[in-house]
Amino acid sequence: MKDKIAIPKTTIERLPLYYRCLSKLDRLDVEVISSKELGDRIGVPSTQVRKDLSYYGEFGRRGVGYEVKSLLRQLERILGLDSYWPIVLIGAGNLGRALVNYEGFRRLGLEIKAVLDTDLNKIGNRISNIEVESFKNLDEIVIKHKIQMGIIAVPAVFAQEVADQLVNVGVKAIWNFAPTRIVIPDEVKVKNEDLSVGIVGLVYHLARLD
Amino acid sequence: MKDKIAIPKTTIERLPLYYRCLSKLDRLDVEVISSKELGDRIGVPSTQVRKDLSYYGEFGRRGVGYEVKSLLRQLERILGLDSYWPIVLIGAGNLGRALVNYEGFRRLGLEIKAVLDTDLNKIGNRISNIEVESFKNLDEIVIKHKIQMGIIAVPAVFAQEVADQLVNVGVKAIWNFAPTRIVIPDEVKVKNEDLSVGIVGLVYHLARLD
DNA sequence: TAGATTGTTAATCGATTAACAATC
DNA sequence: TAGATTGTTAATCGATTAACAATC
Repeated sequence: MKDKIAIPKTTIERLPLYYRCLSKLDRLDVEVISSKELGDRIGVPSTQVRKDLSYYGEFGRRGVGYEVKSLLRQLERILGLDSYWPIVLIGAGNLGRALVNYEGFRRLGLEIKAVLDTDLNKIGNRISNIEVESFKNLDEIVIKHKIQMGIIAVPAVFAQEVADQLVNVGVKAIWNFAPTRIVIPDEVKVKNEDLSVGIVGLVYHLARLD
Repeated sequence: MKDKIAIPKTTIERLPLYYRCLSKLDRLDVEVISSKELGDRIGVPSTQVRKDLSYYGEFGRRGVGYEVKSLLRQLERILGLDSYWPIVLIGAGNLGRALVNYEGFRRLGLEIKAVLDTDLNKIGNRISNIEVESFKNLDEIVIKHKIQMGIIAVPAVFAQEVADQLVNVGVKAIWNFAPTRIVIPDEVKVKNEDLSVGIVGLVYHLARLD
């Protein structure tokens, strides 16, 4: 096991892919898998799989491969999915509703505990089994549920204001879906999930097809 | 202007960020901007801005900077946003509805022309001003609107089947929101927008906070 | 002219991959 | 043992950044 050597960002980004693939293999009762097979399913070479995992320990058996259940547990620990991370979502619009019901989250053991909005027409509505509450109650809700992660799903113009408030009440990680850059202290982690960036990449490709 | 040298993937991913930033500057009537100022707003060094743009031409004036309107037009052309790219969306669930109404698209001049689903309860419903049609009509809809791009917003188990059909009818770019890898011929471009990957990165960070 | 800023080269940095000894 | 596959080193590849001549 290596230590003190910086782990490449790209490695960290691949870990959830390994995790998801192994979950699926486990559900199919596959017991052992080689770095070659695992890599093929994800679209990376076997050396990359081995190198990525080697940053965290030695999880395989030479001449054999990786035991699916055991590697899955290791990745769960590495990714932090063995702990409980309640989430607050700001914005009860279409996107907010979609995220509450997103199948990918439950699979990871992640749960949106509260949905907040400023729109009086939305407060009190139910999304799935969660009642939309007033954004004014952010502080007490974050304390009550011991929340450290917030999702911003509001129009771009409000995103910075919401981000500031989240930081104020002590949230440590923000997932921002508004198509705008938010400015945040360094100690808070932000992931900008900007959907327009993705589609522009596809258009770029289409525009160059012939 | 360079030619024949491969343009880094990372450069292409930054182009939409420049585009968006310049749109905003233009709306604010800013006329000229330096690579330094532009970079600061996006969070990259000025050298990176200049290098990225240099792959496509010489757009600035030494000692002065970049003329916002002119650079914006150049980027529009480079990204292919000066053409018309009608889109078909498969899946009229929460996520599909969110995408139809996503503010980022219209800004880019992109438009979802048709929404399809297999669920009889959803066919005939309206999302914004689009009527949900049967997935069985995919072929004729793609031909009618000359569609080259498809968005998959269905549950993971159906994603591959939908992708196959999209390829069959001649779609050339696919944006996949289902949390699963889809297998597609090389000549069709796929962008996997896997939301679980993003949130796992944040959890990874939270789990290492202290 | 003096100050500012581009476009580009070359150096640096970081990530991927080939190769192979270790070992099941 | 022979065959398979890991974990790791070293080589390669690709992206970022520092430095600076060109020039507005």
